Amino acid sequence: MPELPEVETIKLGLQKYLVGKKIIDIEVQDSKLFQDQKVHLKGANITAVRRFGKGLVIDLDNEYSIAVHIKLTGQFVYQGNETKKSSPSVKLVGDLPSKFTRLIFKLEKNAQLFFNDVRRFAWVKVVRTSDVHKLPFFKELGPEPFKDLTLVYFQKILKKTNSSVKTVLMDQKKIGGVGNIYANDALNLSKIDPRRKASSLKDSEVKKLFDAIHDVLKKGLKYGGATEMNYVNVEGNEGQYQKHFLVYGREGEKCYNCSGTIKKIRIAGRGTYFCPNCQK
DNA sequence: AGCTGTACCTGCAGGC
DNA sequence: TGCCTGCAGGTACAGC
Repeated sequence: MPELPEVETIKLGLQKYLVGKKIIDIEVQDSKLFQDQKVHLKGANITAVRRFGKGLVIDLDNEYSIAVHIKLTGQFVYQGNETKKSSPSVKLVGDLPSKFTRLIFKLEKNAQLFFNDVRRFAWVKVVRTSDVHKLPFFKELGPEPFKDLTLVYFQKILKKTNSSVKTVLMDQKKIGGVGNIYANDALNLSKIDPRRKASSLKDSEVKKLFDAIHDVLKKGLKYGGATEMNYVNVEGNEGQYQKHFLVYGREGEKCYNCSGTIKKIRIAGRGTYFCPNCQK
């Protein structure tokens, strides 16, 4: 769902439309999500948008930042003069604000940024920019692919972990940014059984998996993320990686690698798709 | 400390 | 038709 490629796609969209704009006001539709932190936002200019793992940070010019985790169903949708009138995905977004709109950022030049979240798992926190990395989620976030995740470190954490290899991939404290979809696909691409104990992987398998993680994330980025549930980009449009899933959501279908039949099981309470024929 | 299971929410698909 | 149940998966946290 929203994993590194999806959140990165959102980040790029927010950078494109928000940086340099002033926040005029915030309309709060859901006080559970956002209460009294408006005071630091009104009149502030947006200077940067950053991503750490699956978390987003919108920096302001007053030493404050807005930290956001969209969890499963959060959406940022921008509407302004630059965006075409066109059709944001009607099914997933609809007319805005919708009953799922939790916050509306009123920006200069009549632009608006809607934050929608069907399931209300997301969080939005206003903190001093210098304190962003004191928030537990960011503080404990492990190294992420394409940044500081090295093969040596990857090998080290796999070796010392007792749980399954898939669980390690999805543990944000160990590796930042990988979730269920890309974990499933990376394991298929590297032909490793997701149930394997992490510490049982041979060096050659660790290397294959390391490369596979980068390959599937890169592909996810290329297609603008995967729209499985509610994910849309800042223009309100769907990603396309769901059309290229290797195993995720493909129970009963053929493995592209060996033509075996993809099976679905549960690991640590999560849907897990793999090919028992070639993933050993 | 590290791991597992469950809660948090809500819409939706499937069964009857 | 419509109710009921289970499922979707990213944290956060309780408990072992």
